[in-house]
Parts: sequence; C-alpha cells; structure tokens
Amino acid sequence: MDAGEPLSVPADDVHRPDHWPTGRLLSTASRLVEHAWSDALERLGLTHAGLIVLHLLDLGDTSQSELARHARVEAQTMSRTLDRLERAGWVARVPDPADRRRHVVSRTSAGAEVWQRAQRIEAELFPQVTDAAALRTALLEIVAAAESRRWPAVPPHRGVR
Amino acid sequence: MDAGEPLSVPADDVHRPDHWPTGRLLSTASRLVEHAWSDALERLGLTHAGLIVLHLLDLGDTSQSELARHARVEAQTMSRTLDRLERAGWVARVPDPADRRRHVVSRTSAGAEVWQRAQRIEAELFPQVTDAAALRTALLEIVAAAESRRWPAVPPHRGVR
DNA sequence: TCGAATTGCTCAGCCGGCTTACTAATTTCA
DNA sequence: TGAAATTAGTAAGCCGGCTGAGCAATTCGA
Repeated sequence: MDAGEPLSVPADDVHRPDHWPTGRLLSTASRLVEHAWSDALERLGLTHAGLIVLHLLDLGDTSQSELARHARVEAQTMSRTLDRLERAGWVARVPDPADRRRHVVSRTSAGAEVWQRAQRIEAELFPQVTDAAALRTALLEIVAAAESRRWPAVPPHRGVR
Repeated sequence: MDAGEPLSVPADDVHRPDHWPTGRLLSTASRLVEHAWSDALERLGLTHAGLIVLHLLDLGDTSQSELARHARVEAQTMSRTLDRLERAGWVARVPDPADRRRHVVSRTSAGAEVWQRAQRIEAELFPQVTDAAALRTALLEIVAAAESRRWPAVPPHRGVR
C-alpha cells in the first residue's frame, strides 16, 4: 500500500483550482453553472436538457434524430429527454404518416408558454466574466475541434438552406 | 398544439454553436472534451472522476469527505467513485481507528502506477485554443463565482497551512 | 454527564450523458 | 423484384452528477 508521499510540488497549492488542468476547470465550471440554473428551471418544471429542446423547436416541428444532431447528443439520450418533456406536457410526439419510422416532435401550447418564461434564464444567470468574448471564442474553438472528430458534419436544419 | 412557427430570427443560424448561450457552449465543450479522453482513460481502466481522485491523493492519505470537498463534489458522489476505484484495486479504504466514522483512503501501489501513466492525458489531449490564458482566467472566475454560493469556503488540506 | 447537534458515510432514486443491441420501416441497387 | 443496407426509434445497463433519508460515531454544551 502506497502512503501517498507528497511529490515535488508546493503541497498547499496543488489542489486549488488555479493549478488544475484546463479540462478539469472546464468541467467543474460547467457543472457549477448548470447547478446555478437548476433552481430557477425546477420552479418552471424544466431541466437544462429540456430547455435546449424547447429552444431548438423554434425552428418548427422536426424529428427526434434531428433534435439530437443539433443538441450534439446521441439519439437515445434525446429519446429519454423527450420522454420527460412529453410526460410534463411540454412537447407532443406524433407518428409521421409520410415516414412511419419518424416521430414529429412539436411544442404544445403549454410548452411554448414555459419556453417564453424560461428563455432568459441561461443568459441572466450566467456569472460575470471579465473577457466574455475571449471565453466564447475559446469555447467555440474547443467545440469545433472536438466535434469534428465525433460527428463528421452537422447538417443544417432540414429544408433550410 | 403549437406548429412552432419560426420566430423573428435568421432561421439558418440560430442553432449553430456561435449563436448558443455561453453556458450551453460551456457544457457542450466540457462534454466533448471529456469524451475525447475517454478512450485513453478506458485503456488504462480509468474514468475522469477516478483520475481526479488519484491526483488528489498526491497530498497523501485522507478521508472521503475531504476528497469530495476538493473535487467539488457531494460526499455521496465521491462514495460511489471510490467504490469503483476500490473495485478496480487502485485505492484502499481502511477504517480510521482514531475516528471510527472515517475511512482513510490511500492509493494502492497499482493505483500509484496507473496514475503515473495517466498523468499527462488531460494536458496532452486538450485541444489547442488561441488564447489559453484567457480561457483559464474566465473559467477560474466562473468557478469562483459559482462555488462561493454553493460552498461557503473550501478549507485547505487537513494539517496543511 | 447525557441529550442534542454535527460529522462521515451509505442507500435509493432521479437526471442526463454514453455504448451496445434490438425492432421496424424505408431506401438502394443488383 | 427482392435482398441488403440504412435510418428512426427504443431498451438495457453503465458512469457520474444530484437530493433526501438514514445510521453510527463523535463532539458540544447546558
């Protein structure tokens, strides 16, 4: 058994955030920020995953797989997120008569209403940072780099462009 | 039922990452980055949560609750992470004779070895960004702002400082 | 000193990622 | 035309966050 003897590092600093690897900072920041929203969202009967779907439905009714692609999430994950939204009454899934494999997802009127009220939560509860533009630029670079390996190309919305 | 008519937004751009709220960018970037590591970690038989614990044990044997505090995670989450690390043989939990509520967690020699091999994964697989310093600064601001509401103060390592 | 409060840990159950594996429907093409 | 390949969706099971609840041990304080 290893006693875990201190390595060649200034011991009282190693485990403070400013010495963490950047990726660890990234995931911790993400988790803390989502947590800060959860109260406000919960009061509306929403979760962050559901909020994203309600936003995506701005573009109109669409299929589950397309929602998954735009949310950068696997189809199975989207399926369960839609289960919960449907259970809450915010979206409806209707079999597509033209393609009986597809389900057409649409916001219900209650869903449109809760989305109206939730719309500003993400922006308003995000903490102040000194250089927000630099943060966005870096995050976009990361998303672009990482997703290019994971999804060859995310196509535009069906019928658009 | 709401047909989801397009709102007053340039339709083909709304759902591209550069128009996302910053928080959504943050969580997506975080998820994609962690995914990029998962192959390398899995080959070693590790997960990201476990890697963090092995790193924290640089400071020597300690209790579960202290590990949780330093990882910014609830005690229950840490408990299950340690279950998996223990099952894999990388840490040992020994009841503390001095305080029989506590379990002293230590790296096994196998755990120290796998940590040696895993140590560079986070740094080496993190994608290149133009202004890495600005990214870190912003993430540190976010963590500080968000965690001050969640945890009043994260105390230093027991016995240090 | 002894009852109350706190602390350390675990369990159960939820959400939301993931992979693997399956069904059903559609499309492709030899 | 008909078999093969692809696509849409779901199910099961894992990881890792979380909350709420509970037990055992320790510490506090009247």
